[in-house]
Amino acid sequence: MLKAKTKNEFKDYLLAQGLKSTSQRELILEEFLRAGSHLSTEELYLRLRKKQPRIGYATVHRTLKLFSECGIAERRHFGDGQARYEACARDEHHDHLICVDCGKIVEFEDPRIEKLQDEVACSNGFAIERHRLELYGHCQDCRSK
Amino acid sequence: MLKAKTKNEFKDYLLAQGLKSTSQRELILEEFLRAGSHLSTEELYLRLRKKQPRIGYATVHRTLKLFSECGIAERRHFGDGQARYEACARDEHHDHLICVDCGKIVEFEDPRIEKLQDEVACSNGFAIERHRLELYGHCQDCRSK
DNA sequence: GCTCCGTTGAAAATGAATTTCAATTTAATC
DNA sequence: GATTAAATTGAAATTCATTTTCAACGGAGC
Ligand SMILES: [Mn+2]
Ligand SMILES: [Mn+2]
Ligand SMILES: [Zn+2]
Ligand SMILES: [Zn+2]
Repeated sequence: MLKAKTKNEFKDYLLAQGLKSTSQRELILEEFLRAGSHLSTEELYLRLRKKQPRIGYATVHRTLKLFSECGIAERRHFGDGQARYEACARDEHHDHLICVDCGKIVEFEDPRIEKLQDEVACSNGFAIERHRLELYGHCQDCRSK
Repeated sequence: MLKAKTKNEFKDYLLAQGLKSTSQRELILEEFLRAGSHLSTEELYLRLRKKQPRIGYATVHRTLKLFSECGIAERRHFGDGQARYEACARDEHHDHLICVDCGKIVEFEDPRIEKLQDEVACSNGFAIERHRLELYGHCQDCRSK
């Protein structure tokens, strides 16, 4: 099971860093994996409070940061002023289509675009480390309304 | 002259909106056009203070917002936590290469990438309104150091 | 000059992200 | 199981860019 694997990954990371496994961290990872992707800290925090009203925002924030550091999550910004986190399958990459009406986020991957990006970077003397491609527009549903 | 044209454009916009032409607004536009692109509010503000120490940060901020509204400037975010503005030639578009070492920003345009973006969006039922493509890496200069 | 109303700049407010710190919990050691 | 050192927690404070407030000011038409 994928969740179990990720949970072990996290525990291993904590151990390796001399950090501790806590009930909060377990709970946050559990809920992070259960919830859909692209959640903000606030959104995850609110979901968690329903299960554990005493959880602190700072703890959620710090734990998401831990997830990023150990490769479980990736931090994104889609221009609405707050960071969003998504679970990331290792060694995979995708870009995003974002509906400016309803906020829907669709993921895509296009090797042709990636290749052209490398080409452009190369011809400008750059060695690419990462990139960011976001397409903003109106989704099918919103257009047919 | 391009600057003169932009200045007139701005005056026309102000007039059309029932806004006023002021010495501050003229000064800010002058300096914005003189300075290189991709400046943050803070950077422009500091430059302006050397010429007019009484200028207010809020005025610079509001005026940059006006520039955006009337199509003279475009607001960008390159992930360093502050917005940057660049003068935009009307109906032109470009994307960015950003050096993560020295902060250098190189502009590029690739119709092939743009075309593929449309294709991807289309096949996902999206009508694209705008997009954002940023390539982060190490520039030639920084690599040879 | 007079008046209306938009503008200005200092200061305050906002909001997401991050840090502080005393109390608490974990996990290693006895 | 008790002891202890060190990490963690959560509330509150802080940070930092951005945005707003508001009283004084200034531009434009009369
Ligand atoms: Mn995604
Ligand atoms: Mn540019
Ligand atoms: Zn939609
Ligand atoms: Zn460089």
